[in-house]
Amino acid sequence: MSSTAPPPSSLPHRVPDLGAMVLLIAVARHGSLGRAAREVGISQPAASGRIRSMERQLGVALLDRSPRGSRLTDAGALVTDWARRVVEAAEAFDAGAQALRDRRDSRLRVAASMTIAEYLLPGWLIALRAGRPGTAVSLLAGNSAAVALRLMAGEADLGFVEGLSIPEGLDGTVIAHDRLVVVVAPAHPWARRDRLTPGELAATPLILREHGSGTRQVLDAALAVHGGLARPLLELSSTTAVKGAAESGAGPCVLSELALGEELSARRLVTVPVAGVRLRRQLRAVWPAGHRPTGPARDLLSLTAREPGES
Amino acid sequence: MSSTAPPPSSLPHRVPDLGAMVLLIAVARHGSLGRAAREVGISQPAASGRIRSMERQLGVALLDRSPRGSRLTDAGALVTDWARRVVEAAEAFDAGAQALRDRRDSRLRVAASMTIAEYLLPGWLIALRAGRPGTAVSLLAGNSAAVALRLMAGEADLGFVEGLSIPEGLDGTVIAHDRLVVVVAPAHPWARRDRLTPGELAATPLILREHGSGTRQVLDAALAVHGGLARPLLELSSTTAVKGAAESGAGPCVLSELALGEELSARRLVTVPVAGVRLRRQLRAVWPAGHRPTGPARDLLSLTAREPGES
DNA sequence: TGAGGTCATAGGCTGGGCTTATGTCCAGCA
DNA sequence: TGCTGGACATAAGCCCAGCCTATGACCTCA
Repeated sequence: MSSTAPPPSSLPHRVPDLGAMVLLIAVARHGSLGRAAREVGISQPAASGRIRSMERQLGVALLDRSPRGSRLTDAGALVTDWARRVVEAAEAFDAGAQALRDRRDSRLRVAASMTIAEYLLPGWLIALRAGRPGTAVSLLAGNSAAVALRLMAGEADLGFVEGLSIPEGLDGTVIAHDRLVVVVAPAHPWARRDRLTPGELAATPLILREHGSGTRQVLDAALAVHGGLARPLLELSSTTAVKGAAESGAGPCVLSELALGEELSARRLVTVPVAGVRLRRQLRAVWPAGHRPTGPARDLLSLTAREPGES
Repeated sequence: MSSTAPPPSSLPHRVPDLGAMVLLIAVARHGSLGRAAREVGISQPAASGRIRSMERQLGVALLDRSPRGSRLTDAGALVTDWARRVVEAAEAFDAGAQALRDRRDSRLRVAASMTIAEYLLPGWLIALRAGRPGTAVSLLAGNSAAVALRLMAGEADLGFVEGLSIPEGLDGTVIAHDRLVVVVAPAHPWARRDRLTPGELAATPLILREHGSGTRQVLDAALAVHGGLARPLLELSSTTAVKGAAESGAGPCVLSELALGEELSARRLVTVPVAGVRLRRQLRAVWPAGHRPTGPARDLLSLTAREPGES
């Protein structure tokens, strides 16, 4: 989604579907088309054909077939690993969607801020599912006030918020930190800067999320000390839109570190350090004061709890 | 792929296909089903039906339809962002696969080590495509020696290797560092350790990639000073298999930081610092001595080149 | 040489997803 | 008030991708 290009031969036509990727991964694991077919619940000829058509589509041989089984070619190994990344993203999607579906009456009802629901929660749910398979989780996403409300009303068992303080009436614990970072396209002059002064940041129009987002609040608070609020160059409604605008060189933007994995390692965006501004915010698990989480809520909490040796 | 579970109702059945995700993202961008349909090249009723069936599948309303257009619901916004992650992974897949396909005769022929080809290159190619749309890239993955060979033989224009030194006959520049980290499942005793001594690491059987992998070499070299080579508990052939084994509690493993994004933030795995061991390795771009890259090779190189303000 | 594993090929069926044509609703404008 | 245009929904029909079963070819090992 880095461009608004009208896709002549669009992505889905150039990429095998999820089923094919899952199948390929299964073949890699089992070393056999037939066994992989059984695992994913299709017949051996179907698997054979499916892999074959994937090879045609990609123009690369993926498997060395032999009468004793099938092994990945070098290219196949690479493709399989890329496929795994796609499948992992799909699993996160599934975990999140599943939590979203079970609107009420689930055993564990979680209320979380947007950023946490978006970036962290699906991973936690996958982990939770691995450890406690049966647990049904429902998810409600909203801002800190909404999360607090749900908890106080007994409509959620565990909450996650980002921000500077714990909402009234709740107890909580810090589970992680999130850093806001200033990023620009590699071609932007700031990409060469050793560091920025807070004054410069406050004086420069930035690409931002719309007013009211958590990111925006933290940024405003941090800059208040140094010459006023952040000045918007563009106000966009989704994180991805912000990234896209920054990538295409529209200007600098400020985003949560959590949102920037791929873009940074591909150097589609680069970070610009800012001297002496506190752009860290705490991510907290919260619950009604006095009611320490128990049962599945405790399980989830312990999954997320920060421990000494941190990355 | 974190488990070997036999999928009763498998992932692809629970997750919409790529086309649907792309469509949803387009709807989010345009605020209109019809316009989104046009963008992805299908008819308006097809788009309508497709989104509807996605809502049925997920059990969540994604769109607020009105006679003046469609806006995402809150749940829809979340789902769209998760979908974007899947689509981004698919784009990386596509970029990699495309490079793999154009075996010979491409304008820019890249030879890269496995780790770089797997984790970094697709992102670079997406960025390159954004900046220099027409560039056809071909990719050849292999170990350092193979990369050197290709470059010397004139069969590749630019190479990427990981390791301690530049192969004979090549010039190069460091473009990034890769840290190897020791990770364990959160339940593992080491997860509580403040830090490990190198001796402990050398004395403990680890889950490792098979002999000959770059990761393995660096680890062996680092541990050689402290009581010998790494001792394998399991030797597995893919990074993901190693992660899976570690997650399920089989033991500690050592992996490149690049391979561990999701697992760490979800705390499915946690890192264990090791005192006084040099587990950094350099990632380098290389080319035949004296032949500085030009043209598209230079473009790609400048995309990857490290600059002062690093994250 | 036969048994048991592998993968490939062939033929026939089914259904999901597409298109076109049409209906309904709403807003804005005369 | 009634017309127009844009939005989405519904209906009917078509088509092809992908599946299954059945079978064949090949290799290995006893």
